[in-house]
Amino acid sequence: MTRGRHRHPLLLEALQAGEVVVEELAERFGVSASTIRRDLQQLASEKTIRRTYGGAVIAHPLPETSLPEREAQARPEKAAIARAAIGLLSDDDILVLDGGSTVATFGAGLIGGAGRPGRRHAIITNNLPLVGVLAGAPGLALTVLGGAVRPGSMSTMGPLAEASLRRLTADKAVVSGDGFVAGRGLCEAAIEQVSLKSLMMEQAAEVVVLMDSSKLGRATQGAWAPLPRRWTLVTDAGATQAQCAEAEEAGARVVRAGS
Amino acid sequence: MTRGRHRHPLLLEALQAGEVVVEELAERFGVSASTIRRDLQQLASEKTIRRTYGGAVIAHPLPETSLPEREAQARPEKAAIARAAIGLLSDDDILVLDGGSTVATFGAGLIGGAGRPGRRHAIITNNLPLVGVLAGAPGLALTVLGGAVRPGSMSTMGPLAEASLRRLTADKAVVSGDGFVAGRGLCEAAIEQVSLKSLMMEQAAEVVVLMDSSKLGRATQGAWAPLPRRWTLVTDAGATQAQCAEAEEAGARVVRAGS
DNA sequence: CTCCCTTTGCGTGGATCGCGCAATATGTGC
DNA sequence: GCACATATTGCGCGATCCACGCAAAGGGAG
Repeated sequence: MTRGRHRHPLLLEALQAGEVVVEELAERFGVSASTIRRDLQQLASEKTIRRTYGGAVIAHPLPETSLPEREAQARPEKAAIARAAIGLLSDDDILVLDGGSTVATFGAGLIGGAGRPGRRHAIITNNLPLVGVLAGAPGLALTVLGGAVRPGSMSTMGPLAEASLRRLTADKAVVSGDGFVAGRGLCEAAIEQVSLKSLMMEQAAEVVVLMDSSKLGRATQGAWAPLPRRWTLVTDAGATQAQCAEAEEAGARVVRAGS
Repeated sequence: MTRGRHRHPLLLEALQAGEVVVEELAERFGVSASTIRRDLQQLASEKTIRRTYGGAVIAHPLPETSLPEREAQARPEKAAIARAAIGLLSDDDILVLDGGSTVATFGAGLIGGAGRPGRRHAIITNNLPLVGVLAGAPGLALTVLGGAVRPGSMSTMGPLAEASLRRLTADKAVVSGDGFVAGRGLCEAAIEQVSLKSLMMEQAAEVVVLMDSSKLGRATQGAWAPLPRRWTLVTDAGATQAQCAEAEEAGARVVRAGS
């Protein structure tokens, strides 16, 4: 049995999933409902959680894990990855850009013909925050993929997005993912994301995957997007030799940013 | 005594301040605790609020600036027009929303089931600033029309947007324009805008035009979008009798906000 | 005016909460 | 090892709150 305050962190972990009821918690931790109630009472007094009738929820539901927050979070690695990926581009490339903050950081680096002036990229993306950044930038023709808005990631997806994308092709697809495993590909939370991401890779002549080293070799989600025979992985200097070897085995040309 | 659902918006207003208890609400509205409980039960089933022991709190604490702030920020005429237009909606309407700041003000007013909770609007729009405002709002299903981004107005248009829209229909189209002249319709700067706007009106069962009185009877641009046989004009109290008569002559039902 | 629907208030049964008390487990000093 | 102080836990009790059913009052349509 978990005793005393040692139970509080576990309690919070259980609360992350959403609302939980007292009885369920009591059974899971092998204690009485009174004890759970006392724990919740204390956490509620600290404004950590909020009691409901028969249960409790997180008081501050990780305030939207907002995109600015995410960008500030792993900024150095992502910025290095973005810079390295921009170096892979050719002039006048037509690019299709995936959702996610890593790709958004990359896209923001394209402003002002970054690196070499005279570039005239065409951008096709479902990355809504990126649209606000790139709109009106000189030398960039911006096309948005329509569809249903997924609030958490601020990207579009669904049949409408795929139907639009089928009418377009690109020189390079720049995508990210929640994880990567050789033989499976990229993993995502939802099948809709995978479907659109796969189509992006199909419609582009080359595929560039931006992924920091913490995600390599990890299967954090259950929906998988297979990778093409040849692709390019841009990751950070923290990638281990084994991680790079796994990617190369899966057909990747590996670029380690900042190394 | 405030009767029926007319109490829900006031209830939400009271909830904005934080947590409130049932007894307090019952006393404030002059009804029994049972009635308050029923109201809260309904709002909770719509995920608008969350019940606590003896009270309730807002479920999604408006991550953006609050609605009154936005309305105060917008020009008074636009805010009044937006409020009046929201009053024209039915529950569960599917809405297609045009670009432009007037329509964006209207759209922002839909947050939190403004007016009457329980609404479950589906929103189809090419209005990119509005997407950032509405994303994740409870009770709203958001679909973006893809296409080329027009930086000046932050809206999408072009063949991709029209092809997407052809697959969708709506109960009401809410559009704006740079000007209006009876017999011609709405005028815009570019033919691409007109093309998409016309399609929006064709795909919707009803057409609502939001336009402040300064634009009525003025031909400021050269591209024209014809209006359907019957439509609704929502304008501000500054509209003259002649302006309203011109609109009615063109088949409009005229709503003057704030009059 | 009548009929029908909605909304409201109240009572009842069930569930939850908070608190006090006693028993047990944990930690500490000698 | 032993005794004592403290913390944690389980249980019972009264009080509060919630959900449901029922009857009455208010509005709208024909």
